[in-house]
Amino acid sequence: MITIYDIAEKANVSAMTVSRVINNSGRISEATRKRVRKVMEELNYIPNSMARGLVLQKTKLLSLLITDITNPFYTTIARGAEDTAKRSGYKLLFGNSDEDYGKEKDYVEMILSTRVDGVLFAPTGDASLEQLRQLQKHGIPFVILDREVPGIETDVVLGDSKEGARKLVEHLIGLGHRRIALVNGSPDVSTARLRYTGYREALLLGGLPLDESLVVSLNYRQFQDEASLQVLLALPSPPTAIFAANNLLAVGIIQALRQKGLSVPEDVSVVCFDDFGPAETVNPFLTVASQPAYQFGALGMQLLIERIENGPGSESRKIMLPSELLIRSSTRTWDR
Amino acid sequence: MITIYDIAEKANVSAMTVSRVINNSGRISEATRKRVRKVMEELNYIPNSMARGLVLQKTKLLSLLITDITNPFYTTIARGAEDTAKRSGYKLLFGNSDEDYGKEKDYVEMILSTRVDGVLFAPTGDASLEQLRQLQKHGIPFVILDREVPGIETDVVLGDSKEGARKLVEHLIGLGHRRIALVNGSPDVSTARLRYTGYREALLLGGLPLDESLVVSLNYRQFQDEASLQVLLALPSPPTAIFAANNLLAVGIIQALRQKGLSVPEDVSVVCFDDFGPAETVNPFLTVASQPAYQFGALGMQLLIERIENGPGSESRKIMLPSELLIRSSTRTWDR
DNA sequence: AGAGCTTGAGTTACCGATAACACAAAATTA
DNA sequence: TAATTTTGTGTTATCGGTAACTCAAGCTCT
Repeated sequence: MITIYDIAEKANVSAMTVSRVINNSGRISEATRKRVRKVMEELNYIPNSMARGLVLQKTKLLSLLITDITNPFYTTIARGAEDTAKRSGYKLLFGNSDEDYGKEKDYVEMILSTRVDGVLFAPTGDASLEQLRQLQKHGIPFVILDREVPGIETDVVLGDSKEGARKLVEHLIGLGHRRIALVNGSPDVSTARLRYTGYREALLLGGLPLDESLVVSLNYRQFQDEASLQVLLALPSPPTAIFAANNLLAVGIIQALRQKGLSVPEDVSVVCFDDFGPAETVNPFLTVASQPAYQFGALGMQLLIERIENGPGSESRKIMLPSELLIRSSTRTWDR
Repeated sequence: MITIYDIAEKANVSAMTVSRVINNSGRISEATRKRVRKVMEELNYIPNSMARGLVLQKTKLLSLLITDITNPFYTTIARGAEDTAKRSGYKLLFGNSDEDYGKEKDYVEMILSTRVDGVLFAPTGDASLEQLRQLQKHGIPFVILDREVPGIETDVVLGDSKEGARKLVEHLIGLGHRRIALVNGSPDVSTARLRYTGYREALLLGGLPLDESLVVSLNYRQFQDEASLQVLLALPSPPTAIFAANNLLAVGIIQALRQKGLSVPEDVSVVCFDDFGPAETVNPFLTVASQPAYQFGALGMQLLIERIENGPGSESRKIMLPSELLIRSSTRTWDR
């Protein structure tokens, strides 16, 4: 591996002079600067960021941790975060926790040992508190994305889950549905709690009773639990509409419904949070509350960079972004 | 920041002893081991991977570079690669080149300066050769994914583009289409060339003439260039079917067609390479040649790890995975 | 012309970890 | 019991960079 010492020797200067050329620091005569530059090119020199990070105690590396890399919502966040980081001269490491607390923990350990300058963190749930405390203990700035974690003070970028949920459920009520089920994420996740609240409020406003037997809590990551759907459908008076707390749950639900010979929206209407990627624009089907994912990433990253560059002690900001109701064809009127 | 020296002092041993405890190397009495462990816990110690990497000259870090993080094909690859890396005790850094040669170059520079142990590389095109040479020059093992790069000897995991293209076009011919357009990626990309070859072969086998005015070359990343579609549609005898070389191109094409008041598949049939994510399973629409993306990632990662651990000098392997024709509703018979 | 300042370098120490070597004390062997 | 081996631990040098200090030579100024 080529080091500054190799360059130094070949250019007949000291290592320090090479370092100065690399960093444009100190005073160097134009002649030596040129000479050193030429040798660097010739030898194809690339600085060792470990050595540099070790002495400088910073890396110009940021980390983005998302909970599901196959979910378009999060990949769009990634795009926003990356564009913004790049603009400020930071490189970005992506991490994927797969909604798995264990993987999240592993990833945080890697972050810590890599000594990144900051983390944009989409938590798996309230239990992520421990990870965030860990970051705090080690003095690494972070900004939280998408889900609030009680007990932590820092910048947060959130969607308005309650409002979005209310819009979705009101839409269903407006179509004449009276039995609306909620297939929710885990109550350990703030968005799931708020979506439940929004659901309840909408029912209340619509003069409908809250029937807890219509509410199921699963995991955002995937809908593996067909049994829970079975429970809903086996009810004496089964739901005519289902509000899925996120896009992947909706996918699972629709597939399970079809396996049971029910079709959407003829037999059951389905709505959910978060849009799909390009696929959905081609053949729009699901009625969703779409959140501005790119903005999540871009704003979050901006807050993070400010937080890093202004040093500690800045007060916490909380940004809440609205979601947009996109009515498509997975919902229809119910008048039976 | 807590270092082994802090631990050493508090545990009344030398730094070296702490290092031995961390790495389970050398001989340590059970008593000191326990004492050191306890202090490490108390002080919440996390090893500094930069310092360690500097002396060990390896990082247990691998890098995955994909060309589009919002394309489900690549995120599924990421999932496969990550699962496999994890199983061998490697951490994975994701990078996203956005089909942009400049970003790819930046990313390779970061990789080089981070001194990762290996790279799983989905090239943007033939020009990536320079990047790969760079990796080679610095002795970093890599495996190429999805697209061949002429001039480089290493392991490659590819889809069978020619065969897939032929299946898609044969399907269209079978439906009665005679004027089939190809909206391709850049000829700088191996898959685009092979898909063109497959297209040509299918036409030949089907007894249809090859009309170069029906072939357009764009960029895989996105379909911004509506003018090219305009050219196709303005032909004296416009195409009745379009073969898009990848999923994102297909999305753009369909949107553009609709804006012109044409519907799919009534007026034009559309097929493409690569499936969409979960969204497509809910409301299947596009007829595609689906590639086993998870396998791409998993196999590629496996080859990479073998390559790293067996040292240099192993001969190059080339794995070609078949694609599967999924006939859905974006295609229909043509008998006018 | 001598004092003081600039300029363009070089020296040394250190960041946090580990390899290689060294060595006293304890255990084993002859 | 003396010689040898094993065990447990410490010392020193090093990885590739950079900060802080040093210093000779050339300039500027009175």
